[in-house]
Amino acid sequence: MATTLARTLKQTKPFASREEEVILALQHTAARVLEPWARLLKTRFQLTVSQYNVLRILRGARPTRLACREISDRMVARDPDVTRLVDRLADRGLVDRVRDRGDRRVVEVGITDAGLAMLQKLDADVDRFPRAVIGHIGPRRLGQLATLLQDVLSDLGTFPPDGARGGR
Amino acid sequence: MATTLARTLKQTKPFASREEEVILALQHTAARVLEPWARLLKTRFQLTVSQYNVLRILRGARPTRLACREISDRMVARDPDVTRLVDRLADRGLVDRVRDRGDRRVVEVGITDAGLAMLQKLDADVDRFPRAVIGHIGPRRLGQLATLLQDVLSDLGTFPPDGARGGR
DNA sequence: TGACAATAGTCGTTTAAACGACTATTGTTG
DNA sequence: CAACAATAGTCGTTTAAACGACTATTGTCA
Repeated sequence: MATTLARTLKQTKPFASREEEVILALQHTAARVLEPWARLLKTRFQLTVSQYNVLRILRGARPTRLACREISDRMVARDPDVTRLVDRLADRGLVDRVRDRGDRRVVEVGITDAGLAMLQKLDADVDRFPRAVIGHIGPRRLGQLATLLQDVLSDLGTFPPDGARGGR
Repeated sequence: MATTLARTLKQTKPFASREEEVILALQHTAARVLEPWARLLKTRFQLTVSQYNVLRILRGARPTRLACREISDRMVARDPDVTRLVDRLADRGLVDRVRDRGDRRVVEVGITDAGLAMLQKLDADVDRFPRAVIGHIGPRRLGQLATLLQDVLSDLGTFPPDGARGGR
């Protein structure tokens, strides 16, 4: 029944709806899972999760450079100010920027060798971390979870509802 | 299949492991789901999600007051500085604080009538929001998701693995 | 009892996130 | 081509989060 998480949170009342319970659980789980990962990135390389994700995105796009807008589109948590985020990475020499010749409005961002080297040092952890944290539940439920999350993500509703439906 | 989210993220390479895929999906889904909710809280009441959650916690505990530490324990995302968080709520008259007589170290925090009134104005949205955003997937998968998230949460691994306990 | 450790919370300071106004460049159209 | 809209990114400013050192109180035990 719905009371399991409720008890974890020491709430007296159960949830108003199953949907609310799931959203709470989603927040809770994501936060708890991300916590040790954020700590690792911070202690080892003074990186925030967003900064790390941007580096991953840029490595994944190589050798193509990406415009700030393109980076923003691929981020997990949209950042309204990619400029500053990239600024900090550029100050540390992890990425570099070049004005596009064709369209001089856009700035193409690419990961540097220093950035690649830093990511490489993290790759071993990136490999071990997920298994250590959520490996317990086993491959079967892992697969189910992947599918379900995908379902939710691909058909997110809007709020407040504006008549339009489905993912964009 | 593992490539679906990969395509969403426009990554060229698939994930190193199923676990990594799930963690990414978890982040992604939680962020996307929380986005509109955070916006609503901000625009309507200048509240952050953490602040709202604390108010919910305090309402749920009524008529018992909670120590800062107890609040921290029940929060979804642990905040290392509950004092400041409560400060801002107290400045706006949404909560109040009282030194415990028995143990004069602790400060008991309670929600005020103004805080309750604000929560009440949000209750209708709290009720509609979850359904609007993730209602599409239907009760069956909703139940599965609740169970799976609960499983993950109740058996989270540690990272880096701490040789002191359990594993080694 | 007195020294010391543990606990609860506060506060100064650094850092990053959020919001909006702003510049520069390109696209569109009468 | 001039005027205007749309797009890409930058930057100033407000706000909150993160980290650590610090005070005050209570618990422990030789």
